[in-house]
Amino acid sequence: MGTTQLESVPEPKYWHLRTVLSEALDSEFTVGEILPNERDLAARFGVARATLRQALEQLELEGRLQRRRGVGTTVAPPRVGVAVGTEQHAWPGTAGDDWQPVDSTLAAPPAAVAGVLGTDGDEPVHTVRRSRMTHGQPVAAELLYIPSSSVPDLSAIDAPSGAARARAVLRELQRLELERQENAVELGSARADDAKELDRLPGAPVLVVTTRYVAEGRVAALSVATYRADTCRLTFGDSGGVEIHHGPQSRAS
Amino acid sequence: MGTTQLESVPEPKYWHLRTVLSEALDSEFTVGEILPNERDLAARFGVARATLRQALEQLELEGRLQRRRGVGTTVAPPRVGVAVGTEQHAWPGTAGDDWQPVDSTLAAPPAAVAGVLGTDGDEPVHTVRRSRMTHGQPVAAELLYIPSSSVPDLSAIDAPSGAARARAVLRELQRLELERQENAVELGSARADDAKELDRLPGAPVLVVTTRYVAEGRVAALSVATYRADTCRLTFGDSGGVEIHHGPQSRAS
DNA sequence: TAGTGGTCTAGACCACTGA
DNA sequence: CAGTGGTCTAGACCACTAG
Repeated sequence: MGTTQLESVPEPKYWHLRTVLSEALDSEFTVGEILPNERDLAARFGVARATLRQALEQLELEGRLQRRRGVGTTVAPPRVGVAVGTEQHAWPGTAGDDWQPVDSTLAAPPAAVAGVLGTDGDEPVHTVRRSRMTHGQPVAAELLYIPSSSVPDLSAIDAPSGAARARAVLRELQRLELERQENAVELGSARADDAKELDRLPGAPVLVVTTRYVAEGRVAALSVATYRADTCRLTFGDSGGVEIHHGPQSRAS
Repeated sequence: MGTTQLESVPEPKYWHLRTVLSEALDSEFTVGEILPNERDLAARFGVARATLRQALEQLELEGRLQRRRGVGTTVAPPRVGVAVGTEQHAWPGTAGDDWQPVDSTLAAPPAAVAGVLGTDGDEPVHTVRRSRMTHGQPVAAELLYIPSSSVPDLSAIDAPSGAARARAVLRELQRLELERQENAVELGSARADDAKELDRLPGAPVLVVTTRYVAEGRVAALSVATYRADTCRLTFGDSGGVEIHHGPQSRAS
């Protein structure tokens, strides 16, 4: 990466910088390589550190870079494809999924959740926390809301809380016959608890996947899963393919 | 919104500010209402404008605020749900979709696209530009790549380019029998051309939906659609529901 | 303890909008 | 034109990591 000068164009400096760095990443860096620190980079490009950081933030948002406080900035590997909404007619907790139950409680849900579930706002529902791992890295944190009416025979559980209780709730859920599931994806920022579980700072960009599990004509469970937006590509439907990765821009032509 | 003091907590100021503003939005503002300008807000909370802006950026990312240069900051309406990957076995351009053909050319695609299509990097493919409108607002910009082999009878077209040509390409595509489509969603930032079409600044966060259309055992078309992440909630599968909107936090309990 | 990225400040000027 | 958000600077200090 040379000490290229920034021309005076009507384009913002940070945006031009992003492009220059992006091309440098394609041609002169390999995955996992450590970039020079922000102060050096800023000096090399003749901009303030804040401006340089704006460019790095863009590239991090695009999944090209990974930054860790106290460590440095490294070139990120291509995003990992994670299947969402496959296993079309299977409940969460089905054998073979890569979700891991963490905890479970019985408490009144947020008002918005109660609205979707069609329960009274004060009525407690089972809340199961799960986390999803891929290649040893945490990629998603989930909150599953299950009204008591969906798991009527749960009264005789032995575990009062914790992962064991979570597994018990999921096991009970399987007894219902799932009709269909409805998914929605939107951009969000990680709340403190999710951020901790995803090994990110609060406010990190996440893809929020909301899933309504419908059984017996009503919403039997509601899942709100937050995926790390920097490292994940969510795949829907059939196979898990569609590998559009960055690379030298249109070498063709 | 009072002139609440920020306590000295180990929490970043901008994050705390985000929370305070978020709650104020829930309780004291209505959709479309204009917030005080950034300099006033910063003064009111006793922080630098840059810090206040960090908080506003978070809220904009979450779809709570809308900011326009020269105008001001307004309270954003709830995100609009847009169906993606429905019409399970239908080609793009099917009657009734809300996509609008803009242009079409025949040119060599980016290397990554050629890789997915399985064409030679130098082989030109049909590139159709479309834009999607909802409620009079642009929500997505799309580039559709269609190898000539998918539309073999297109030689005798009358329109050399433009929307008419785009429609002709899409019409020809319908003759193939679609087997399935594969979708992937990831976070990206709008390139200059997409940003213009989406009425946003370059670098704005977008949800990139990549769709592989499979027919006759091979990829017959590839779509790369960028949706405005601030205003859109993408829905997959069956109905277009799942309305989890913000609101006064857990009034329940 | 030295070095990293993360936060924060107090300015300045620019680009755009609408009256 | 005045007022808005967008960009940029040159500093400072903090939180975290690793040797």
